[in-house]
Amino acid sequence: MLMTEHQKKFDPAIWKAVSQIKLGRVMSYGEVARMAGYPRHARMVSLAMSRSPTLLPWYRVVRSNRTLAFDEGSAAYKKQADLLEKEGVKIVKGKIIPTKTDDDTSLDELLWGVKE
DNA sequence: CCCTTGACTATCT
DNA sequence: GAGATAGCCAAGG
Repeated sequence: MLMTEHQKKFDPAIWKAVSQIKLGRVMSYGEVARMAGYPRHARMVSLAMSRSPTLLPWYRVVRSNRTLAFDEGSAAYKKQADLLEKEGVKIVKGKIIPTKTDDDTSLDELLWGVKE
């Protein structure tokens, strides 16, 4: 793959971290940065995403508050939301609903406030 | 080298 | 919960 010098420097670790996000789960830019060995480089991750290969599951990377990084209504937002929901990630009012793999709260409880 | 930008984040009103 | 503010740091003009 063709890449510039600066990409050689930081992109591989970031791409690797993103590719390791489990299906149906999401990770924030800051978390990806930390996992890649670059704490406080959330913005660099976003830059890396913008020029990442299309095969990378970039759509599993969201903001720290679990909202998508694009403006709601934008084409990019819709595409990401669609890809995520295709993996079973629920999005309500622009916010990602934590799944059972993220914590111990059941989906029913989150959606309907029902406890078993 | 200085300044602006940005798919970011944490904190305070 | 919505704005404003201040850190953050590489990239590009």
